[in-house]
Amino acid sequence: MTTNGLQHRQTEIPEEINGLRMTRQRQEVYRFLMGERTHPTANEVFISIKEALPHVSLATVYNCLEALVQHKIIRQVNFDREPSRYCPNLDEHGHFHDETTGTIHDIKFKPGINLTDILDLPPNTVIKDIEITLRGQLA
Amino acid sequence: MTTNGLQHRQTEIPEEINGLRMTRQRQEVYRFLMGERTHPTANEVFISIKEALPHVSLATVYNCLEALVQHKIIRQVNFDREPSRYCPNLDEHGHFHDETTGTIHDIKFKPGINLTDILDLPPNTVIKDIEITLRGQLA
DNA sequence: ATAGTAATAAGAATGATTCTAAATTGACGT
DNA sequence: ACGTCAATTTAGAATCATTCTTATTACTAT
Repeated sequence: MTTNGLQHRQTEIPEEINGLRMTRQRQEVYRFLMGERTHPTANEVFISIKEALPHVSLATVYNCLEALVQHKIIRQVNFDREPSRYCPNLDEHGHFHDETTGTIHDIKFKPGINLTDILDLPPNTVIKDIEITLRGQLA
Repeated sequence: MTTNGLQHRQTEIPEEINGLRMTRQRQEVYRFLMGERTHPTANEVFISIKEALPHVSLATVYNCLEALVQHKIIRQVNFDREPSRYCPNLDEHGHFHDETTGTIHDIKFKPGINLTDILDLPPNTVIKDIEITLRGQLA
């Protein structure tokens, strides 16, 4: 007895975000990332959304993640050359990689801090993206 | 007419740095990085030192780079998931990746700035390493 | 010199990601 | 509803930086 053609699941996701059409696959990828704050890898996303979409392929997960990143709906986070991780937090922030547990924590900047203020940039530099990653341990 | 068993080339490199025995291969890798400020990849190092060591293998270049990084003689720099690059500048600094030319510039911090001062870190955090990477264009 | 350890070489293996080609889906005008 | 065209998805192959394996070579200390 659905009242419309859309199946309504846990979270409603609009048909379009930032100009990107939210297909069923993109919705599942995005929904999972919104609920998971652990910065999952593409493979972890894949395994998880297979519950809802048993026929989804890993290539599609990569496609979806790339589309979501390109449209600034999520962020891609890289630690050294480990598999990329994905993050739905769009606020400007860094990432702390706790070596003992392997967990990743979002790191906010203290209020009033502007990253470009403290960097000695060459003149006429247009910054498109900043990434700050920290590695260490939570003693 | 060598006065000792060591061949003396362009730059003298000590037999040991930070507890790492500087083999011929490690010397060549290190010497090249010291002269090149372009943040070369392992493959670029490989191609270049082949002039001095025609029989060197790529695996050895990787081994040398890893040893040098581990002993804090050079730094490894990663941009997204591109091939790792290597940097002999040990001062705390970030990297700016100019998208138009593909070049990488070291970015110093303005004097008196302490990175951990501006980050809202969880209590009892021991930071082992910080990496700051910027992407954009030199207009 | 000899033994033991570390480093190197060559090539195979790994693994995250991207590519390719075919099939499916969706949007839109009729 | 129907057809058309573009976008998306799928499955599997391909890519490519890096790591691993094994044999050989080079050092170090006895």
